[in-house]
Amino acid sequence: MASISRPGGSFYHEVLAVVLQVRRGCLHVLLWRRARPPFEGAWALPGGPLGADERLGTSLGRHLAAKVALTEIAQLEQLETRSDPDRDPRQREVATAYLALVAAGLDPCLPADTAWHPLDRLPAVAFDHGSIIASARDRLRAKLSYTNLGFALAPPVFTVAELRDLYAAALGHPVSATNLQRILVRRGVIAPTDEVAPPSAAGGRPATRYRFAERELRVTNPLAAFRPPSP
Amino acid sequence: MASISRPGGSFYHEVLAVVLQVRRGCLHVLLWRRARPPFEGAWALPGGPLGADERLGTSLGRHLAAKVALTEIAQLEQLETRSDPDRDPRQREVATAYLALVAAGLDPCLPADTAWHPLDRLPAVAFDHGSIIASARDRLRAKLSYTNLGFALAPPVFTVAELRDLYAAALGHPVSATNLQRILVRRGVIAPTDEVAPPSAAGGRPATRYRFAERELRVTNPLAAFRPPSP
DNA sequence: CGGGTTTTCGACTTATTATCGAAAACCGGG
DNA sequence: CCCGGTTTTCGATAATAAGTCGAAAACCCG
Repeated sequence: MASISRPGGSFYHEVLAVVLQVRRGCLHVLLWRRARPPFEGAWALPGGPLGADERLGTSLGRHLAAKVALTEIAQLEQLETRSDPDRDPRQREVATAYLALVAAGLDPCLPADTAWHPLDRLPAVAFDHGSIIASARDRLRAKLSYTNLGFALAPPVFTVAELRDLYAAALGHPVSATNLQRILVRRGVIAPTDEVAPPSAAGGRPATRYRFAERELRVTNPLAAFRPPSP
Repeated sequence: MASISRPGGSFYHEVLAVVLQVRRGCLHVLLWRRARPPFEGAWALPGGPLGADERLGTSLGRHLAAKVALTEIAQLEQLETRSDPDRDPRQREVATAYLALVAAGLDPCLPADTAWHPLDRLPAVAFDHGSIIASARDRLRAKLSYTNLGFALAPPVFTVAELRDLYAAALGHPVSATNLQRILVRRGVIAPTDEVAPPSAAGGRPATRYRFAERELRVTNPLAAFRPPSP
């Protein structure tokens, strides 16, 4: 490391990823099982130490690559940095957490110690990772409603019914398909394609397939509150 | 520092504060002038090194106390952590930035090297502090419209006209007093007191004084988009 | 072809935001 | 004390957004 030329300590710095995906109608997080103390047997967020010349985002990508193919990550954004001196019983450690999203339908192959866990029935979780997961979930829920973040949870094309299930799983409450379609279309977030999905075996009208208009994060709500007296 | 028991470097970690206040109708940021290289003569955000057993928030409070009385800070929240290896030309350094807000009307006494600068006419700024300031401004603007964050910018009591000017300065565009009053009252963000403000010398109807209902951050927008089919 | 199923869409209601202008309440001066 | 000038407040209405409902569309199978 670089030498220290002024007062102040130096800190072991770790990056962590909260990788979320909707699987079988439930929001899941990617965790790996610790094989040694502390928290032996408990599950932890993937991540690892920040490298000497890395930036946080790059470092996260490097560590994450050991768990899932990076091409499967549709969205990555910094969440928050935790600094409680006691968060790791072994030593002082600062950790920066990221939120990462994987589109539904993908099923990356995982190392043996790694698995998806539903957010509403988490196993014993190591360190302060439980509260970090909660932060990530809250951030996802908030952004789903006022941005086009859904693009990162959905496959390239989908029906409104499929999208409704995705949103319901992520938001944690039932969602109206009619409203979802109307609101997202009006906001320009999703647009119909010219293809339709074949009905289920039981029949039913074939559903139009939609796609997200953009795959870059964008704020879509009015949010222009208290607008100027206009021109 | 604690010894390192696994691979990975150790990083000098700094906390920074973007202290914002509306002064004379413009959003200002608190900066201090660097007396030595690098960036000698340029202006920088207040802050300093993270202490060995401190958490980030505590550390920020300590460093900030050297610039302004902490009691003047109405709101403090973590913004983001910067990790570009080249952000400080001297050495590798990770920095976590916070957003801090000071209510209008306060005029903390400042050290000689420290001053308020309007955001729209910043002097030369050191390191990557310019882009951190921009992030802080964006965060403030977004939260002003869907939370009650305004409480941190406003004095304990105020008239609607005063509040309009505060919001206009922070948002960077004109604001309708009528809408502001109606929306914030309906959302339960502000409430009238029983006192009125004396009119100006030119006369005019005396304005009723309002106050923020809560002084804790709270999300106030509908944001419950795509609500469930209800019970 | 007819009953069963799922999606789509129009029509309506409710909620929220924006616009406008008149009324309220005060000042100073004649 | 009345009057024009000023600023704030508030009601009426328009515009936009969101939520509800149910019928029509489009498909399955036997």
